[in-house]
Amino acid sequence: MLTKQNFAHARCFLPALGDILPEGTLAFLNGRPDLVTTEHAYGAGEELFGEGEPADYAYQVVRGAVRSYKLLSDGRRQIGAFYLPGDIFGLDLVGGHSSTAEALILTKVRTVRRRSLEAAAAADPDVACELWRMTAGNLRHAEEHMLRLGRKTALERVAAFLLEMDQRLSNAGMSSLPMGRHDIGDYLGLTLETVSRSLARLQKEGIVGFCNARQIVLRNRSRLSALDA
Amino acid sequence: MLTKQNFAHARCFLPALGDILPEGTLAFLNGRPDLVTTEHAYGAGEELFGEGEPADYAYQVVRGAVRSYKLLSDGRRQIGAFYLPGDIFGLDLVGGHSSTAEALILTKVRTVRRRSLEAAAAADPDVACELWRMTAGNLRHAEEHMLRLGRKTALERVAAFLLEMDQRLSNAGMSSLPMGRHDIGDYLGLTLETVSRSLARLQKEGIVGFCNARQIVLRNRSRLSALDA
DNA sequence: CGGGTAATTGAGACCGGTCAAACTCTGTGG
DNA sequence: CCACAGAGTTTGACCGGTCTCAATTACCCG
Repeated sequence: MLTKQNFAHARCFLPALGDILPEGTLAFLNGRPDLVTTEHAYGAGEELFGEGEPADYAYQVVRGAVRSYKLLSDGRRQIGAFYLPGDIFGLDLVGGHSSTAEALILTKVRTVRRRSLEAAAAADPDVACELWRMTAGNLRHAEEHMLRLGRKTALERVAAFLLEMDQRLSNAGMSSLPMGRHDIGDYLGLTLETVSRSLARLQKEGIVGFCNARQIVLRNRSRLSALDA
Repeated sequence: MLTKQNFAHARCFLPALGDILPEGTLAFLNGRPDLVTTEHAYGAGEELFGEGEPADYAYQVVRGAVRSYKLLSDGRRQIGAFYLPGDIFGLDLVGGHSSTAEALILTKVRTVRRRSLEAAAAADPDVACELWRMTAGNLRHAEEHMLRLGRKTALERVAAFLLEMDQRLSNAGMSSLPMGRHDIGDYLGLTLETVSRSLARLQKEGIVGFCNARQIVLRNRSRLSALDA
């Protein structure tokens, strides 16, 4: 999967980023020379781990992007989260991974053995607290997302998505969306057609503009926020 | 709010339970004499804490039940979780509570100061790990619920709800639902009418039976599981 | 220029929402 | 003991937002 094609595809979404992330986003793992981390690269669509597999590693995105999802038997898919550079995931404590994780584009991650994380946490309460904090942050995101999925209209969900990505992509130094309409739909609990129609409506009203399908410019963040219920 | 009426209402849903919980469900807090816990009672509908308030305490349900929810400005509500006897919640590490918590019926909870929990976690890695595990468990539940909200039909959501409650209520020694149709709807991202219609359909097909609105008997768990996608 | 994938757009169907009315249950008070 | 009140639940009719299916267009890379 790590083909030349994938690489070229990914490169255009990571312009001039190189391996340097914004200050501090890697601080948690950087500051601990006792934790052995290894880097690993995945091509677009490649699986990092599958639902149900034992959770032997924790992951941090260095560059690229990852989707985390659950499947129903008939193929319906719910993406629970997208992970961008700096994000840590895979900390499933009990009974293996609860979701599958796949690279959206060419993605580099750091991995740490769970056992060594647990050892570090046992030795240093600050590390334990930090790990807890990461999981609590993921839980907070999930609660916010449940509100979107359960109670917001299609337009409100798309508006919320654009605002979330605007924030997070700029933090990660990325300039365009790493995911397509199908992924956005599966994240928002919508079909890709509904996502496309919602975006078209936002464009018609002058709230957003398109360079191309993956480069969306927010022309009026306040009107977008107002739509987000 | 702790009126005679409320008490009578609640009592009939907690038959002969007294203050005794199934073995082990309170072990986490019981085993630590250094952690000072205080008990507190709330009447039906009473608020334990509100979204945005500082999270100074962690809570554990002793008896009764709690709903945790977020609101949109126009009143739309999404219940993220129900907490039953034994469940621990309110562990919002950063920036105050992310949801509001209210008692569904007459409810008794134990509270622990967050500061003393953190102190205990710093002193004992096992405590820290256990706290992390609780949050990870809540995250796992949230991920499962996102799948329901985003990708399941009304009937599938109701089936999943019944199976979840069947399991958890019997663990908690409770014999009937502590919440009404409106709460179920706001948990499942449906209207109360749709919940009622789905239940009626399950009854017509002989999968469930009613003693009354809050006492639902699962006559065929395997067919119910099959409906849960 | 051509091939394939992704995205857009359209028409129609359907699930769940909305609004409204009837019914049930429970506790209250005559 | 029964009538009453009020909240909660059920049921019905209709509406509308989102999905489905299908055709067209745009875009990226050969």
